[in-house]
Amino acid sequence: MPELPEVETIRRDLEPRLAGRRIARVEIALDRVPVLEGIDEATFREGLVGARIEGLDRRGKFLIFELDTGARLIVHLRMTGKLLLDGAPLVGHLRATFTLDDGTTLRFTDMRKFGRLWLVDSLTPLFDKIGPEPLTEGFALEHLAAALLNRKAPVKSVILDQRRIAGIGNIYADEALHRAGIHPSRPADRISDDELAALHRAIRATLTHALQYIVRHPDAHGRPFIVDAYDDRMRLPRKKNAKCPDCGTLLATQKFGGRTSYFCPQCQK
DNA sequence: CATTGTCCCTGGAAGC
DNA sequence: TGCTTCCAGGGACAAT
Repeated sequence: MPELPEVETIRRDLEPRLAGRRIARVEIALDRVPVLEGIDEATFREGLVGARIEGLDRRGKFLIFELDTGARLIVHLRMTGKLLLDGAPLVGHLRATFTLDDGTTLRFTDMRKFGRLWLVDSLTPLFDKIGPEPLTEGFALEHLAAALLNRKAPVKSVILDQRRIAGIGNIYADEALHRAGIHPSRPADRISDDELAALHRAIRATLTHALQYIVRHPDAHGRPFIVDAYDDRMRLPRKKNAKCPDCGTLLATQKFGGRTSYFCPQCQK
């Protein structure tokens, strides 16, 4: 579920609650499906207990906990993973619980169990193949051009590819292509200079707009604990008989690599 | 290397 | 109503 804007929102919400705290206790729920990637439970726990969280970062859809030991706890929520603070209602299957030195609990839950946790000394193996961050100042038109260069695949598939651009998922890919007026099936190497500029603007505008309108559900203390997409602010309602907000044409759907695209056959060429 | 298909999981919605 | 099938906002991996 979560794409760049959701993960970034979670990062911003959690950082002030977690930074400066030490990890006192780590529990991994017993389950047939492993939640830890590339590390056994004992080593994971030993590496975390006693470590102080210095801050939270994000790379693409990965959330990064910076620790004073130099190691980093990495979280990927994949489709249904959630990070719940304290008394937030438990949603989905409990996968891991982190207790901090001030009593704060952070629970990682995940209905579909696709989400994973890492504890790493180096970010390189996880991140060296991930493309540029589309919301940084440095993400210029030329970076998008390079990502699309010589690619015959549908532009939708290319902007979803984390090795080309970081953080864009199925929803925001559709939203950005609609905003840019580009059909998702268009081969990436057949996009004009003007369209390229429009897509560059559209990607940044889409993600920025999402950051502004993401829904936070308050917990019992009025603090945010869950982040959802901003359904009512979407350009493309992802349901049957939905219409284009610009021209009223019935939206069309098409699958790319097993993922459904919604688009306007009138506005997107 | 680029591209496409399959699979991992679960539960809610839609179809019959 | 009850049972079945489909589908979901991610990504690793295998096959071509």
